[in-house]
Amino acid sequence: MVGPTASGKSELALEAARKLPDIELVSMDSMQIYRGMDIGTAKPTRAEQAASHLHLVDVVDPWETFSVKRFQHAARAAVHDIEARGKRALLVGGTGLYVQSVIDDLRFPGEDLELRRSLEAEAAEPEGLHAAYERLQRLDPTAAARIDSGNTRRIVRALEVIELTGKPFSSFGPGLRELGSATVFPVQLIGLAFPASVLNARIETRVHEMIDTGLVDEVEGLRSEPRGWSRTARQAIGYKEVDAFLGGDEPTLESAIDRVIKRTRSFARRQRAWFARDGRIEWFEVGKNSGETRSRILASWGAV
RNA sequence: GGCCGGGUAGCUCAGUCGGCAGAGCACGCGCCUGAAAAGCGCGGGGUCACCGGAUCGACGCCGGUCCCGGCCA
Repeated sequence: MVGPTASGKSELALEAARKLPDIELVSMDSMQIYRGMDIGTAKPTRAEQAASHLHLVDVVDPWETFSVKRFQHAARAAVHDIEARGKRALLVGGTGLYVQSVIDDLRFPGEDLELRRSLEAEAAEPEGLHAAYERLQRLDPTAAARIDSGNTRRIVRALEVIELTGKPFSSFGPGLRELGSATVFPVQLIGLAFPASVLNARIETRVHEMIDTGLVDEVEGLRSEPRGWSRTARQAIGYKEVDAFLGGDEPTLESAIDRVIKRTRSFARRQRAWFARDGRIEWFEVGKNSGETRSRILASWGAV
C-alpha cells in the first residue's frame, strides 16, 4: 500500500492488522527506520507497533547511515519470514525507491566511499562537474543520457560504479522505468490518493501537531547525542529545519515550521509523481467517502 | 512640514551607459538503481506604484502625485 505522506496509509494498515490477525505490517519508510525519530516521522506508537507486528521500524540508530541495499535485504527477509509462518505481509509506506527495491528485481552494484569522496571533491566545482559528466558520456553514453548534466549526486554514483566494477553503470539495470511489470514475488499494489488541496491541508495540520507534541525536544535530543546524527538520518523533513532553527541558521521557529510544511508538500508531490508512473498500482480516492473506500479495501483483504 | 532612502513576479530582492524584464524561494509538470523525506530538469506567472513630459526608443532621464521606512523639526 503506497501513497503520499499524510494520506492515511499507516492508519489503514494498522486497522487491517487489527481486524485481520494473519496480516503483519512491513514499513516501506526510509525515516521510520531510525530509533528515536518518532514524532517527525509520524511513527505508530509502541502499542500500535506491537499489536500490528510492525517490521522495519526502529532498526538502526540515528548516528548510523542506512541505504536502499540494506533495506532491500531486511525487507525481503521480513516478508519471507512472515510468509514462512503462513501469514500475509502488508507492505506499507511512501518511499518509492524502497518499495521497488523490495518487489522489483533491482540489483545494486557495490559502493566505494573513498572513491565516492574523491569524485565528489572533483564535482564540487562547476568545471569539475562538467568534466565528470563528459567522462560519463564517454564511458557510458546510455547512463549519461538518463542523467541530467547538473545532477552531481547521480553522476558521481554512476562514475563510482564504473570505476569500481569496470562495467558500465547502465549494465546493472534497465532503469526504473523500463523494469518489467513482473515483481519478484506475488504482490497486489494499491495506492491511496487525495486531492492535492485536501492533502495539503492535512499536511499543515499534521506538522503543527508534530510541533505541539514535542518535535523540537526530540530534535534537541538528537543534536546533543555524542555519537552524532548520520548524514542519512538528519535529512528527514521536519528534523533538518528544526535543527537549523536550533543551530541559529533559521531565524524563528515559525519560519522553520513554514519550511517544514512547504518541504512536506513538495515531497508529497514527488511521491505522487513517482507512484503515478507505476501502472501496476490500483488507486483509491480517499478524499470523499473515505470510510466506504477504506472498508472496501479492508473487505477485499477478508475483513468483515 | 523638511531632508534622505525605497515601491520591479505570490514573497525577498537584482537590474551596468536609455536598446526584447532577471534570480532565489513559492507554485505547476516531469525525471530517478547503494544519501531517495535525497538529488535533478522543464514551465507558467509582470500595467517595473500612478499621471504627464523630453527621446527613434524609458524600469532607468525630467516634472508632479500617492504609499512605505528612517532622520530632522
